[in-house]
Amino acid sequence: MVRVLSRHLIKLNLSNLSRHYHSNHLQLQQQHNLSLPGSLSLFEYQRQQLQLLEAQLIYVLDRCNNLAQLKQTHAQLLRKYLDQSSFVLTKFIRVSTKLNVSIGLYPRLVFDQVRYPNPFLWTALIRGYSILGPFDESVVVYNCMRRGGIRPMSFTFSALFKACSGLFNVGLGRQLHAQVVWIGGYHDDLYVSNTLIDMYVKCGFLECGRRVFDEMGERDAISWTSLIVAYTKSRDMEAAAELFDGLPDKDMVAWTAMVTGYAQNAKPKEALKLFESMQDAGVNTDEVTLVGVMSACAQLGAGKYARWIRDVAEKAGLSPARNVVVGSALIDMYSKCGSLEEAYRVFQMMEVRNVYSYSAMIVGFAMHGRVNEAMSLFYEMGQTDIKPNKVTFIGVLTACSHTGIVQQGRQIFSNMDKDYGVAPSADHYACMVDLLGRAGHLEEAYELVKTMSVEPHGGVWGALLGACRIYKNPEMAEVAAKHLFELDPNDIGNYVLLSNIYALAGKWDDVSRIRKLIRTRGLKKNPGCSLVEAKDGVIHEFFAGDMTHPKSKEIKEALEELLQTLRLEGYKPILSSVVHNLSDEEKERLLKTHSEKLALVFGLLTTSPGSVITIVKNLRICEDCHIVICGASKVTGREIVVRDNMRFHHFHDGVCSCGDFW
DNA sequence: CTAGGGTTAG
Repeated sequence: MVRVLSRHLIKLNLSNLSRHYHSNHLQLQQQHNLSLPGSLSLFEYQRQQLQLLEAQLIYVLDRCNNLAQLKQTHAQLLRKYLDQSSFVLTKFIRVSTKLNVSIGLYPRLVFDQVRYPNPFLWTALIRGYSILGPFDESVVVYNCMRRGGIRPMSFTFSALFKACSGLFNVGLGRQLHAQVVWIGGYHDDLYVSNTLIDMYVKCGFLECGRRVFDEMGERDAISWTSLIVAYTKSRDMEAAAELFDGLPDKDMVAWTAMVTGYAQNAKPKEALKLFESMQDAGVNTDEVTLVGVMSACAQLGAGKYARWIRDVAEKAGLSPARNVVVGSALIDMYSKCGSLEEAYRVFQMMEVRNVYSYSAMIVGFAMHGRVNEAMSLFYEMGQTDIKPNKVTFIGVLTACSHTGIVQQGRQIFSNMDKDYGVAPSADHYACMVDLLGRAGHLEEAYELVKTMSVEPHGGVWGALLGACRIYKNPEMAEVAAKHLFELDPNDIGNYVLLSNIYALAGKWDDVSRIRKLIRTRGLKKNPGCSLVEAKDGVIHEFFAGDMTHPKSKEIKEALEELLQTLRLEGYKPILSSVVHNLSDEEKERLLKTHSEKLALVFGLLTTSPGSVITIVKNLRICEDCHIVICGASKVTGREIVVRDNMRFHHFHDGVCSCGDFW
């Protein structure tokens, strides 16, 4: 028997892939229980032979890695022997889907040759369209299937719901939801219900998803997680947490969803705390979990945590050398925590890099004002076959703008479409307006906005408004602000910026007009807040004017002492950094309550002399604080790193890496 | 089969 089959296989002139199969066919025979008894009928023999061939084809198909191999397999084997085997063709379409082979072309041609497709084959096609698109084709195929009198399977509905999410068409989803019951009778099917929840929440109908969830007789972790994610995406962390607490068997995905949810909702402390509980609960960690945690850590800029997370990753066998995702996330985390050197070390040790790794590194260099490194990395990237994308260009352009390299920025901006096929988006225009405006080319920046190829968004006008602040141009500021108040009426930052511009120009009437506007629109100013790490890695938070920290008294005294030293060196408070119409004494008093000053002094008081003090601030650093920290780095000999909402400032011996251009 | 994810921004 073995010999008969072997001869048969050789006769088929099999490809390399199937020769590999050949060596395994003995094992396969055992799996399929193909030992041949003496008195086997011819029919039975043929049936078994067919079964073996099917198994062989599945084996070959499973090992196809591209369209060419798929076509070869089809040409050699399918057409000759098994074009009518729905079993094999279903596999064929599934493999095509997995390999991203456009369903509309080759797989569809194969499908259309089949005279009597079975429900599995129909479903595979629908599923293919629902994953690769065009999504509406799923529905077209489904209708054909119904007209052919084929009863849909539960998988069929799942695929269709996926297509509905892709189409963002809840109406269609509802129609199909009704059919689940009266055509399929699948209303108790866990799998169908889970995809149904997902469809509703992806279409933005969270409450409908919730209703399905509430009415389910049986739920699994997937049902819970779908809903948890929906709540985190709609920024309702309370609801998400409530669900999460009620989930009896929390698996890694559920934990990750929650951790990532906190990170994405600007609650990094909660994210890190939850990750710690996740570790305590003995749940595994994979790269997806790490991406969320690292993003949280990057937001906080917490150095101690960063090192701990790195350890966790290494212990989980996720090393940046081997894993691109982990590597790229690490680069981002380290550079946002202030250690650009560590970030670059990670970048260098990565064996595989992709556009994320390069972009993260370029953006890292840009944030730290290292324009030369950013540029040379960008050109180095050009030597690889990794294509830059829109984010890469944002990195390159912000690098230019942080150092005022106008000419090079202009050139890259005007050639990015032609040379790299990345058409400038509104974000890129914003970078460009920032670059031009910051360098003092206000008119050119305004011209650029007026001639944009895409609609300007808040970022573009905001960049112009920022430039108007630096170059004290209240007239142009009003134009920019008018657009901003229409585009982002609830963004408090724009109102504050405009009122600051008026204040700088001494237009106090306009200042109070804007203040009133803020009040009538019910907006709240977000207070300045600075984070600094104590010796033990604990992060301390300081708000502007807040004296509730236990060490407040000491901080106040030490700050007074520091300022006195600086005054001897010629420091004078920059009173214009205070944008309230107050007496000079009041202004000076207010300056001393800025959160970054409190954080600085706390750092000086509590950390060991050789270490770097890293401060993370939520708003832009003010000029007075910049000068004070500069001076502090000189008189104390300490290295001080400040991250504000724009970029990094490295203070060393009385000099800042930004060159006072920020 | 169905659930979690990456770099950016004024």
